[in-house]
Amino acid sequence: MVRTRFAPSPTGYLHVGGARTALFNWLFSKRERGKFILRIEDTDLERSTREYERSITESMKWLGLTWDEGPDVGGEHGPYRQSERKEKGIYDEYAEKLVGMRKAVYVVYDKDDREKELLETFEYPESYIQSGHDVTIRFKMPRRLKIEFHDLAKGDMEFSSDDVGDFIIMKSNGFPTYNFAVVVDDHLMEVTHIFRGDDHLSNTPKQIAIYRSFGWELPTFMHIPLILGRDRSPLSKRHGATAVDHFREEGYLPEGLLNYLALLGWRVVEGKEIFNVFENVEDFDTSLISNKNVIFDYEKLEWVNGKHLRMIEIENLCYRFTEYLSYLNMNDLREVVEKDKIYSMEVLNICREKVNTMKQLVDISIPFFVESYDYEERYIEDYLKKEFSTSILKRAIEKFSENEDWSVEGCERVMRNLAAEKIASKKKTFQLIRGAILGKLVTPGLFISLSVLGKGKVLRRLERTLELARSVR
RNA sequence: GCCCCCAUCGUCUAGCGGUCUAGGACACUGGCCUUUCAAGCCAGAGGCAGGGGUUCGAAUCCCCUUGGGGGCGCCA
Repeated sequence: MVRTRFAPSPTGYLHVGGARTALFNWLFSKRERGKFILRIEDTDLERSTREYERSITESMKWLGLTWDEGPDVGGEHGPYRQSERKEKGIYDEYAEKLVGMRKAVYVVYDKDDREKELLETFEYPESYIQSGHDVTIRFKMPRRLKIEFHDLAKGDMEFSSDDVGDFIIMKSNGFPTYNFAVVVDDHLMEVTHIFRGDDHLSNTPKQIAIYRSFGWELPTFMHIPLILGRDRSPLSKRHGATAVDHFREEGYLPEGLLNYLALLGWRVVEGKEIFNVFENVEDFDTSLISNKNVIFDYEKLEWVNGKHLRMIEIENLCYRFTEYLSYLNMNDLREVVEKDKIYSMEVLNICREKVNTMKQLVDISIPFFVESYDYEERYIEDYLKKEFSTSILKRAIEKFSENEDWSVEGCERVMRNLAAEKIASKKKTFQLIRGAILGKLVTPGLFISLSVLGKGKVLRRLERTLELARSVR
């Protein structure tokens, strides 16, 4: 059975690189009907926090990358936090085994100069520990050894053990180091496939050496390219936001982000760029992933997201919209949206044609939901303050009061009649009305907006705007 | 410094020795639609890092150079 894992260290938020790594592991386990494990690598006491761990798991759940085994859901191979595994003495046990096999040694350090090594010994340095000396365990890399392994992306790899050298596996504080803990855990958790960032490629020989020392079977490795910023340096805050949480806040859809992340460094099958990773699990193929570092393109991400925004079922979009509003704590607006679902769906449906993210969707749709919408400064200056504003608004109120046909065509007829009166140019007339009913100069189509708002709202808004026009002129 | 990975438009990618005057997508430019535009449609500009080989023939294979990235922690 295939078992993959994502093993973040809770020293920061889940960033897009991590999300992509998680996605590949997740996708592979799903396609192979295997299991996906979440393991928290919190062996760095200084930097790991529960808060970050919570944030990472929250982001993963939001993305929909759920796990079969992990710290919260448990599983047969727990615990799933390395700090807890350390408490159980798992790493001590295996490190001591290595010492027993003479493949690792205790290193005792000078009490006063903690950098200075006093001695190496295969015997447990009881007395030194009693007297307060720092002790670590160091893996002794065999000399002149070829370390070979196959990488799904890079092919056959060969390193010389002499280029790798010895390395510490147990710190003086009793915690394992990364290169040791991953091996022990991946083996104990029966992980079969490891998809991880390219940056771990050079670490792999160390890990292979440990696997070999224990006589453990090697998992399959695939080192995937890193995500870089515009200037080809590793993607960081400097290039813009990288946290998954940020994209959530900005109104990206999980399927949009995931689609883009999959697309990044991916061979597109038959030109199909827009797809839902959840619905195309079977298409996941490791040979589709290119092994070249890629640059994160915020603009393409937005484009991809826009496609999804316009693609999903309107009912689903409406639901997601309310979820987003509560995420932003815009609960008043959420209530309004939920009160009349039919109306809300109509509004969102015409608004989504114009935008790419949920955030933009909120901005453009707000005036449809609240009566106290604001007027754009430019609208007031260029239209309301002009001499034609009051007379056109007055005529519009008269015409719309008499209007019985509030279909899109009906509203168009009224507008065209109004423009035909030539109080101002067609464009000015239309824009004046647009701003009057929505406060903005960029909105969905005018006729359909009028139709969706309906008689009551339109008249109320025209009256309100007329009053404002009188006061500003 | 040592070890490793990578190299097609600005970006992501197709290409796996001839079908390449190198195809697609985002972005860009122009046009169309039009009541607005951040949506849609159409068109255009833009690339095989450089140098050696191999071959009848190279974007495709080999070598070197250059460039970019990674690792060499009691970080992960």
